[in-house]
Amino acid sequence: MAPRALAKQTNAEMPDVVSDLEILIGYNMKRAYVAIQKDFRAALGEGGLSPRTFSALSLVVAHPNISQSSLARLLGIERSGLVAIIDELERRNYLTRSHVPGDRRVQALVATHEGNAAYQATLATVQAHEERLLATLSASEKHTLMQILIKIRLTDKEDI
Amino acid sequence: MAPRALAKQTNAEMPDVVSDLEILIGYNMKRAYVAIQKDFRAALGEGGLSPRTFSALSLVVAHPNISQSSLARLLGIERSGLVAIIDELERRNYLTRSHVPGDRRVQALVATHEGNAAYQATLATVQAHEERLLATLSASEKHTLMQILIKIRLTDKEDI
DNA sequence: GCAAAACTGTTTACCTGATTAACAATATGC
DNA sequence: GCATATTGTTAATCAGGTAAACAGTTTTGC
Repeated sequence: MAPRALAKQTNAEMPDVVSDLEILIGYNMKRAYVAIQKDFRAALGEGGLSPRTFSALSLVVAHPNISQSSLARLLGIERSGLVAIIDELERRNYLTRSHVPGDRRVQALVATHEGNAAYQATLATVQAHEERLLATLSASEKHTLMQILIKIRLTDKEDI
Repeated sequence: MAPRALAKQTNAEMPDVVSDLEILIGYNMKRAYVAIQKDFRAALGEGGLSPRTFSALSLVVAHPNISQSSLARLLGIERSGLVAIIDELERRNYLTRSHVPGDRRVQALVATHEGNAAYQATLATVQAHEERLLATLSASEKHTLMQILIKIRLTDKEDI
């Protein structure tokens, strides 16, 4: 009776073994992702870009004149969800929506000079944040991790 | 002139090199996490538990009589955010909030018989989903991935 | 040629998951 | 005893995302 009560107490207060969650990839992936995102935001500070806005800007810089449809597809989100992101980047004067001659539906996205500069600076900050956060990982661990993450992502048939 | 236009076209339409995002752990972690979560939900179906509700149930099963405060701490969320999750589990008759003699503030959470059974069944489904989704990974890759994820999570000093 | 189908960007309404701030009830430290 | 802390809860708010509908504009099928 006493040992049983003690065992319960130990379980509730000192969870050395937490639960089956410990061996589930999904749960641990979420926790790791939340930790990374938190550090990302801390690194970029108050007026900094959010992860998703940074990602969108990165793709616009890499693919000048990309359409919102293509960009949404690359990011894996809906067209409708991208509108607010592009609105913000336009409000910051980081990019422009410009009409393309051949097709009056699409609006080609082009990073401004200011947007390019802000992107390069932000990228440096993001890379520093990752290097700091992942300092305990060896180069080969980082490489393996990246390969695995991409493999997992591509198991989703609807992805790209 | 012509090659330049072609290059732009190629960038916008056939992104073999997507952008710097490709080499950022954070971005790839998010994409992988989204893919896993999507498959998790698909595996559990319409009336199934959400990932976070499943996690909470798992911890209650593993730690009978745990308080909501302790549970929230283990999950890494706020006490206030846990209320709705416990409400749902109570509504499903998967657990009970019971008063503990010594302290009239806390409510000890205990999984019901039905909750335990549902948990075991769900856990089996979740494990099958992970095995299927991660079939392309070797056992050692899975092990390495898990170790790395936990390492990353624990870089957050406020964690646990 | 021209009607039907498809595509683009957008708005609107909604959902999930989470946070912060406040609160009443209760316990604890000294 | 009183100040302080803790527990569970509500309410307001936010971030990020989806789905459905829409007008304007190509593209396709014939």
